[in-house]
Amino acid sequence: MDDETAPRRRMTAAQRERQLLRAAVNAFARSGYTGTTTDQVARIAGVSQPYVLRLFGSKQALFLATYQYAASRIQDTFRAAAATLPPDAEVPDRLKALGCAYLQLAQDRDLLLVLLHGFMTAADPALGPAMRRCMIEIYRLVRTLTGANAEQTRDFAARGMLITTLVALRMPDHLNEDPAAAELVHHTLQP
Amino acid sequence: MDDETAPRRRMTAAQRERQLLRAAVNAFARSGYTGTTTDQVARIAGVSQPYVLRLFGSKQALFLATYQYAASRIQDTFRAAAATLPPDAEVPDRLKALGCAYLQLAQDRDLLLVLLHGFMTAADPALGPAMRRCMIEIYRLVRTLTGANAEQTRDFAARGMLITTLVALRMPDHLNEDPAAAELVHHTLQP
DNA sequence: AATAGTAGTAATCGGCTGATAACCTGTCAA
DNA sequence: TTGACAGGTTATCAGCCGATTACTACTATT
Repeated sequence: MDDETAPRRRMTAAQRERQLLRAAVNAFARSGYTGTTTDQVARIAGVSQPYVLRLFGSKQALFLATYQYAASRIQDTFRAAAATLPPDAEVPDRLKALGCAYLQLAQDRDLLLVLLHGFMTAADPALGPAMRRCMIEIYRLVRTLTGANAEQTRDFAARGMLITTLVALRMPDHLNEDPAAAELVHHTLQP
Repeated sequence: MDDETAPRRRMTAAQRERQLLRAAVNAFARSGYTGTTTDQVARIAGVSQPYVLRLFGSKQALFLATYQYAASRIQDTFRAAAATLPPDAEVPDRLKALGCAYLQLAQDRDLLLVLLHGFMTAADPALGPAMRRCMIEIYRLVRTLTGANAEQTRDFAARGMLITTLVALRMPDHLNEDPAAAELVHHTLQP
């Protein structure tokens, strides 16, 4: 699973960092914070393990950067979806547009899972505040972009967390295991 | 955080297993599967690390047993809540009763977090099927106990996942950090 | 009292993992 | 061409962690 396009060339540090962030999203999404090694991230990007630590300082800092990268991409997606709407669109239509955008994100799987894995580290005092801040930031962004009230936004967030959970469970890939699974997935990953 | 009441006595294997499961719920809830060591679990219960492995076979088997123990306790809670209702209770009232029961579970924090940490391991082929089966089992139980249709049960599950997420984020303990946090928590951890 | 089985520990180990240090190498300005 | 800096690597380590082995100690039956 090599991310590189050109055959192993030198890059600027900034380019390499972005490439490593993409690699880290993939790795952390699969195995979480403690379950992922810096060497796994390095191999995906095609660099040596010590270089990853040199660029980011520590595994914790790498995870934090990865998490914030993922959060930014999700926020960008919401903003882009809101931008396609006419200025006089109603709240329900706005919520629906953002919901569809989130469902498309769910097909990548990695971005959402990095976020959720981040949430699971909130017991760590060094990570918790950043995780909470991010969740709240997204909540506020949705409210701002849609004009929804607290209840509507809460329901939107709830649906979002269920989608994320089903993605984490790989439920869409195992619909045949149980009819109830197909039912739940069908009613959740739809308009 | 010692679980033992009597001053270090011998127990039957069955007693010790139950005690270790409670200890494991606490440990895994905090740090997840890969982030928790078998030694941490052993220390909480006041036994040696090799003994934990002898009783459960492997760390993976311990986690699986812990996960299923937590899932059973959650199912028991739902069943108990449904049992308090009059036989002719309406679907919305039934859903509300189960929702309140889940909110009370959320005060323990550990049971819900073990479940969520379990979901995050679903990428592992050895664990994924069990995790999916459990989620579906709870979904089906809620539907059976309440008589709700697919949409209602989906909304119940969605709300449940948001509650679980906020608990994972330790959001109720940090309401002062942001007014939006207080707003979201208030609207989510209420009737 | 002997014996047998069950509860539990001490000692140890191989492999992994994050981190550090020291060194190499491509590129570009003067 | 010669620096000199930025982009990398190799080598290495200390500590941890799951697992195994071999041993000890309590308890109950006969």
